[in-house]
Amino acid sequence: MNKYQIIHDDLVKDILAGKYHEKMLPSDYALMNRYHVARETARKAIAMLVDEGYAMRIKGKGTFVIQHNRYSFPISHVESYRELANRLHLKEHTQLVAIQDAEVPATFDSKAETVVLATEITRVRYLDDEPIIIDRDYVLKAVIPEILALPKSLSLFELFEQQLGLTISHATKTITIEALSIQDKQLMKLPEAGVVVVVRSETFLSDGRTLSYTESRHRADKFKSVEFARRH
Amino acid sequence: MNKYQIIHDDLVKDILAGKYHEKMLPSDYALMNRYHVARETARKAIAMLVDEGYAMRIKGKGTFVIQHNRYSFPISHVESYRELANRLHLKEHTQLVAIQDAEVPATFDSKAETVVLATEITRVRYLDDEPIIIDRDYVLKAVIPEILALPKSLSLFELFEQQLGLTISHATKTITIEALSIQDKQLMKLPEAGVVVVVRSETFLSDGRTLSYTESRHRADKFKSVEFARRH
DNA sequence: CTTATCAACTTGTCTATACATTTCTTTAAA
DNA sequence: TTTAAAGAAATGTATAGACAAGTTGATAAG
Repeated sequence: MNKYQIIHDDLVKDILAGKYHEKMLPSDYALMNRYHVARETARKAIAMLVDEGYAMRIKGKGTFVIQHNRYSFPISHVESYRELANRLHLKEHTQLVAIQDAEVPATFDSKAETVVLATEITRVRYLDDEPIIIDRDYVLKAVIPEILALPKSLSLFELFEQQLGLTISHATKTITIEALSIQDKQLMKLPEAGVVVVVRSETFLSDGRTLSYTESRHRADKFKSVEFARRH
Repeated sequence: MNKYQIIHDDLVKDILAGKYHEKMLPSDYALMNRYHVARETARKAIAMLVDEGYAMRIKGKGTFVIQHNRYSFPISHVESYRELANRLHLKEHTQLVAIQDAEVPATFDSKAETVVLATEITRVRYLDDEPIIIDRDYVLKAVIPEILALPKSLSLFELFEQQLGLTISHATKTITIEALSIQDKQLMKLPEAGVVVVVRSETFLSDGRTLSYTESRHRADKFKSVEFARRH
């Protein structure tokens, strides 16, 4: 592993363990001595912390930990449902509703003139035995011609990355509020009319190709998104 | 201005102008020659682009522009309503509903044992003459003892930064869906029952103090959030 | 014609150094 | 006692160079 990555990971571990609660993080020079690295290497590690929202640097003063309430539902990085449930220690299970070939609906900002072929996977996500989320993935056949089996212990992302050697780079997400569809009511066992929170995303590979489109329909009363934002 | 900042701004301008549409951005060495700077300086400029989601670097290949649809409602950085409306060229105006002293409600994750005194500012935001957002700011009296006048041409953020010399560092945001309150119906002229999208945020200064809490209540049918997320 | 190798170009990591700027404390002068 | 200057410590910016590693295309060998 890289030197700055090691330093970064050490610091994150200590931050999460509360070692720097309300205190200053080691200065550039302190890290230089502790790890016997050049200053730029130490700075790179700290720059990552700042980037992730763990820390804040103030010129002339030092580097300080930013206290987070990281218990809620963060959506500001690419993370799958399963990874998320795992991290928050929620009891989760998934019900496969359907898996079939389909075209990507025009709902996904498609400037595409031609139809895009994909494998459509519809799943219902349960948290604490309540149906909370309907996930519908469109995995492009241009990238993954066929999905042989849905893994029990891996998320789709992890499957693609670990088994198929693909590298996921980034995603764009939009959040809107829409009226409940008939299928929403059925799958989430909601009797009355109402709304769902729809998170639509497009996931990209490192080579720029689109890997998949996903539509996540969340029960509105269970939805909470948390994010961290920096000024400028 | 810094060298890497200049290079960065030049590149952003060119990207937005479409000069690198589907093409490779200048390599490290190309920027070195063009601007007569060291490689690390050029890399810093590009690192900023990557950080902002403008570009993607692939080892051995080059740096590539990420195509964005940046027309929607981005919430992934600290930006005020007015700055936003301006950027998207929307016709906007604001109606001041009330400004008074108040305590910060417990809704804002307050682990605070004592009451926190603040100036409460309630405003209704109109886009294209429709009331879309109710903003309620709680500006802490510990930081700003008194708000003398609400500026017509500046946002609250800009006022604090430019007039009072404060530096805003970051914010945390949560998005939830809640039932319409009576005041929601009145101020947004909504006759029926329904839901609003509530964005609650806490804004921090560079010295770590909390500057303000804000509750933004958005008309659900007009709400759209767009964000960019990177994997790992 | 096919294959293997090499060279050129790219990004990634790391070092060592220099000077600027901000903050805070200590010391010395008035 | 108050004020001013000096110094130490921290982050910010910038340079020059080195080597590693991935990608691509040209070239040479078979």
